Amino acid sequence: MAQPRYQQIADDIRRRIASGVLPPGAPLSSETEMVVEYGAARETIRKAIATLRAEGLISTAKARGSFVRPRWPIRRLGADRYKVETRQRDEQPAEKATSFTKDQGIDWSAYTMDKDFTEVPADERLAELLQVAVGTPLLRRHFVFRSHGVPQQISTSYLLLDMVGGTPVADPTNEPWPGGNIAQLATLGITVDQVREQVRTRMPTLDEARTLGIGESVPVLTITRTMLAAGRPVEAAVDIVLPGDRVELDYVIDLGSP
Amino acid sequence: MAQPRYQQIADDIRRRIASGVLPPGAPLSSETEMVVEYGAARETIRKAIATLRAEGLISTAKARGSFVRPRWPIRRLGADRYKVETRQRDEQPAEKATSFTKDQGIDWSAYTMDKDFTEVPADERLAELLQVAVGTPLLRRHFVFRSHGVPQQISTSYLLLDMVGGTPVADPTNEPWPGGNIAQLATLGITVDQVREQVRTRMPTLDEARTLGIGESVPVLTITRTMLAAGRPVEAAVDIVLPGDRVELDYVIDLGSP
DNA sequence: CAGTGGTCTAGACCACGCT
DNA sequence: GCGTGGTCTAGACCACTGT
Repeated sequence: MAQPRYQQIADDIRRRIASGVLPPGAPLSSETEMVVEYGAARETIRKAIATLRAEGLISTAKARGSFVRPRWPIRRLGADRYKVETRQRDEQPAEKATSFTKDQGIDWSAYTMDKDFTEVPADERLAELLQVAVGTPLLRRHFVFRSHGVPQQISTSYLLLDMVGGTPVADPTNEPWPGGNIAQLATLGITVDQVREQVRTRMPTLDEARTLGIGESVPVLTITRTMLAAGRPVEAAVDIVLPGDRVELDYVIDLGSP
Repeated sequence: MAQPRYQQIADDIRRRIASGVLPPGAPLSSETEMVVEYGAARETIRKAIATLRAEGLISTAKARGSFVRPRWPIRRLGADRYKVETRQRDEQPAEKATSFTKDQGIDWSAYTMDKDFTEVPADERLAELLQVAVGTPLLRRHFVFRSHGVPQQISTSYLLLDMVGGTPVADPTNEPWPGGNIAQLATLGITVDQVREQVRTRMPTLDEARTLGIGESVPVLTITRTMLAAGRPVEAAVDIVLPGDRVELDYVIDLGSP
């Protein structure tokens, strides 16, 4: 036994998916059919299927069957997406909006959001990110971005209540706001000049998987984002959650000796 | 059956790991022991164990037993890791090396690598990244970086053979090279002034999971990196694979209006 | 109601590590 | 040689989906 039987079977199915014999969305043979096709016990077949599911190649549905997982087009979040936000404010009509939307050839009007604005005190982590005392009142804004009904991003953003309380920024009905956070802060006279992003990956929670419309075996990218104005943190987004099968983050690092 | 038996068993073991009853490195009961302890069939026990292994909580060793996996600290790959590489070349002793290593408080001497240097013609993707014709001869360098024996990174880097053929850079015995790629290219008179990173996430292949020592359901971060000198691509790394449970990527985006 | 994937059992043989 | 985890089999019952 050079290779376990279940891996040979998984390899065979993987090959047929890669070659297009089994296109996205196509049903696999049922387990009982595979028992005959491969001449193996059902549990052996199931182990092969489990391998492929863990890789995210297929999904299984109770009482319905196993299917090749559809592949989504990649959405690129460009390194310049924030720069465009600032430039657009001065030079371009608002409808053109940010590269966040431009990348997909759509504008903000195609976006729908779930919004949830609340006031919360800063916990330890937020206090450190925003460089304020624990307990400082914050405006917590929770968003689910959708484009043409397809969920694209979950994010939870925090702003200093001192800074935005009573302003249009704190009014949920103004969302979605063309130009995003940076444009919003600009209306308050705050010029964001630096954005820091800390990128990690993990498996989604059950809720996140449902909200983003991804399988439980599709990882997510998470970003902790801090916006700085004159070296001072003015906004923190602790858990921007992006579906890992549809997103690519694009960064450019300039090394010109300063 | 509110919850499957194997999940109850997995939960029980998970709880004992979380609470410290089973500390990192501790052996679990053997499967045959668990059959008695939990009063379940061995395959049911094995499914519980498989769940925990996939989560990266435990590791199993043939003929030795199952053990609680030690947890590794998060390694931060800073936004300035490339800048440090260039600065270090001029101002610091080579032993201090890059922030890639500095972040962990270790130096290059703690690194061991698997190296594999070959010559390959550019395929379509590489040709586009490096802006050369398809078929252009490239030097392909495959690395597995380890720090104190712990796998940290798999990468495959491509350089123009025209540029590096016959130089010390093309000699595997010179690896690991303090200061990394940028220092290497500097010795050839090439000054890298821009680095582009495209970040994605996906599930690891079985091979990658084994090489990186992560569970099969621990996602990986992948980076496609391009190094540019005077606007021209000089190096491309198509698939830098990082273990998602112990890496954070840190980027800073400057918005100073140019 | 027939067919599906999900769970579970009680066996079996194997390669491998330890002592 | 004994105990370990890895693989595999041939059954069984269940909850659920589709028609």
